[in-house]
Amino acid sequence: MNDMDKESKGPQRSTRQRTAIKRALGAAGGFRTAQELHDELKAKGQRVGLTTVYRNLQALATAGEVDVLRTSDGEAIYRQCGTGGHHHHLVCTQCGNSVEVASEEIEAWAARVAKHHGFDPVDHTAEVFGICSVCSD
Amino acid sequence: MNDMDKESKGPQRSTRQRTAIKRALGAAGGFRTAQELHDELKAKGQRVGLTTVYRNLQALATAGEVDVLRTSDGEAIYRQCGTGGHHHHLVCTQCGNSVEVASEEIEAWAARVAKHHGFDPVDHTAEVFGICSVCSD
DNA sequence: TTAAGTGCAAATCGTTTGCAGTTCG
DNA sequence: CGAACTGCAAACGATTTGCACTTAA
Repeated sequence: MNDMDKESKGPQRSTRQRTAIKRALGAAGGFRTAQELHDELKAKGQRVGLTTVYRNLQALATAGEVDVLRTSDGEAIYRQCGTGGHHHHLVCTQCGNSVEVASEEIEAWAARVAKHHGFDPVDHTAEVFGICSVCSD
Repeated sequence: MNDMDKESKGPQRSTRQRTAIKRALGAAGGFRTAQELHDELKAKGQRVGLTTVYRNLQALATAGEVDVLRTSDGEAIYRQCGTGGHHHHLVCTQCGNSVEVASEEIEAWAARVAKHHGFDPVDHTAEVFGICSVCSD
């Protein structure tokens, strides 16, 4: 098995469904579950199978075009991100809206903590959850 | 700090099963899924239903006696933690072993980021994954 | 005694897969 | 045409729940 490729597994064809999914996720501007996205597409009159939504989201994530997070109850949530590089998020737990946050601070902290305990750092997570100003009104 | 409100939902009786689960998780010294714990108990000759493992792990988590994280594929992993307060983790992705890490730095960062974007901070995650010295040899 | 706790089997629920039909290039 | 892609239905795997039975206090 050779799945070491990170950014080289993107989709290869352009289809109506994939376009719709990417557009919908982009328009969302925040994190969405596959099912939410599927519902939003349906509401817009776009006919896309739930399976296809899952498959494309996965493919896009593998290709590095979208970010994937896990809610506290294990559901996968996806977001189309602007910056290709590594970053973290500030997510509204109410509406899913989010802000990308870059932080040297966190990277340094992760590296330092790992090194200090003799770990070979591989990865780290750091997300902030809260209620955005729109939702708290 | 007042985390007494969160620790008030603990179990009320002492049972053979609960004791076994707590002991096994304590002996593990790192993160374990409910199923792994169930297997380890079985291997030790302890008779505990998988359902019971799930229920107790959940109860202990609610009571604040164990920490819960999610693996990248959505599985819940549990760990018995020494410090009752809030903290983060450095986890070996190979053996599940982990170190508790307290960090004012992260708390401050989370609060600052949230405030800066007009969010009412609710929670945050920050875990570092890597390979521990034992596993990297 | 009696409510909390347990365990099995069945039910959920998000997600994945088999497979036949469709479509991009 | 042929490999990708799609979608439905069935399969999956982790977790939860209904319910009758145990057991701690």
